[in-house]
This record gives sequence, C-alpha cells and structure tokens, in this order.
Amino acid sequence: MARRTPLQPATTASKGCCGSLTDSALTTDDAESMAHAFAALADPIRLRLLSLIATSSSGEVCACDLVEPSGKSQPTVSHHLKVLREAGLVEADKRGIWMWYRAVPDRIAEVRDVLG
Amino acid sequence: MARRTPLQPATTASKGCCGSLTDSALTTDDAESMAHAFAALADPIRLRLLSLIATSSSGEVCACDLVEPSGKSQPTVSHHLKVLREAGLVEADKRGIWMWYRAVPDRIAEVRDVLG
DNA sequence: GATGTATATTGACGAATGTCGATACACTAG
DNA sequence: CTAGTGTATCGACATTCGTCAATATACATC
Repeated sequence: MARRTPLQPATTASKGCCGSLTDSALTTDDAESMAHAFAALADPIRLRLLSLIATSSSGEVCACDLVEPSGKSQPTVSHHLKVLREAGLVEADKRGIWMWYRAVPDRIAEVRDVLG
Repeated sequence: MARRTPLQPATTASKGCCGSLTDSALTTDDAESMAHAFAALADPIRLRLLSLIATSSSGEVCACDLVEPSGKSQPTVSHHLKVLREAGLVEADKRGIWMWYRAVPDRIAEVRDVLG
C-alpha cells in the first residue's frame, strides 16, 4: 500500500461548524456529526415532508396536513417528523390540539455548506 | 383531518434536476431520487472518503491510500467507494493495478442545490 | 366528569445496511 | 506460465431502519 500523494492531514479543527468537504478533509468527529444530518435527509418521505414544510406560504404546517400527502400512516409520519426534529432541520410547537412544524433555514444552510 | 393551509400542489415538474426544497415541494419521484443521493452521504466513513478525495491536491486519489485513513478493512472501503460511485458523487478509472478516484463537482453541487 | 380528536409512543416485523473474512478477478513482474 | 499485489465480490452476521396496528397522552368540548 501507501502510494502517491501524501493526502491532507485530516485534522481540520472545525471552524464555525465543520467547513466544506472540498476545502479540507473532514475529521472523524465532523464526519460523524454530519452523517447524522444527512441520514435525516436520506429518506424520500422525510425529504417530501421537509419540502412541504419549507415551502408552506404561512411558514408553518400542521402535522394533520402532512399525513395524507405523505401516503403513510399517522404514526409513521410522526416518527419521521421526530427524526427531522432531532436533526435540527425542523422545529415544532403545540398550539391547542395541533402541532405546527417550521423549517430551520440556518440548519439547512449549515448542512448545505458542507457540500461546498 | 384536513386543517388550515391548502399546501402546494406538489406537482413540480423537475426543472434542470429538481429545484430547491425551499422553492417548491418535491414530487414523490424527485424525493426518491434525491434521498438516494443523501443516503450515500449518510455514513461517516463515506463522508470522510469523499472529503479525502475532494481535497486531494492532485484531484484524484488511489484507493490504496484510502484504506488506512478510513480505519476500515479493504473490502469495506471498496464497498463504500462503490456506494459513492453509484450515487454519482465520485468517479474512478483503473490505471495499471490502481484505481484512481475523483470527485464529481457537478453532482455534488446538484445535491447541494436541493437544500436551497 | 365523559367524549372526541390530534399527536406521540410502544411493540413487533421484514428489509436494508455496515462490517469483515475468504475468495475471485485483473494486472504486473519475473 | 507463475508469483505477487491491488481491488472487487461473496457469504454471513449483527445492527439499524421503515412501517403499521395498538395504545397512550394531551387537549378541547360538552
């Protein structure tokens, strides 16, 4: 083994959040944390839920309005919304009986910036 | 069910590739295809491999130089590189005994643009 | 209180995923 | 052709994930 180019030191002390993939090699820790964020986006239902929430004209969407367009059961939708929330991509608060979900643009931008 | 805002039609005929999450709701098909791309990024080893490849000064990296910094076995690294290749994030060609991997900036940008 | 509705949690299941050892394949050097 | 090296594939395994029915929780209304 051990061939050509030496490769970057891979010890990029994270600036801000993590810096871009194309700037300097991710550390093991940064890769771990970012992979978790990407994992939340790695499901078509969650991507669709996030896009429905992010494109809502009012800025927020009632969970009750996400079940039908997703084509999944209510518990499944609730599960996916939890994953999105744990990834920081959406936030929610309860008003009356309803849960209102909003996108978190800063977090989405943070994830986007990792890709350059 | 069926509460407040009507929500977008969710029938965004994909322009270019798919348009942004925050512009208009993804169609089921677009979400499917994009989720596949994000899934390739949803693993710390793969993120690290991609960053090592993308930040290489020469623009390409021999697979033999990716095994050791990843801390995984050679078959495992080969498997992850295959996933990255199938997602279109990297490309490779064999020269002699060695496989040389390059990042695919256009594809990476395509994935990035989905996030806004 | 009791009833109804919206959401979250639990439990269980099959499917997909990450991992490695063993092995096969491809190419080079002798 | 034989031996050696780099890479990919295969087989097996434990773990994680997506899903739903059933149930629990929270809130509003009566």
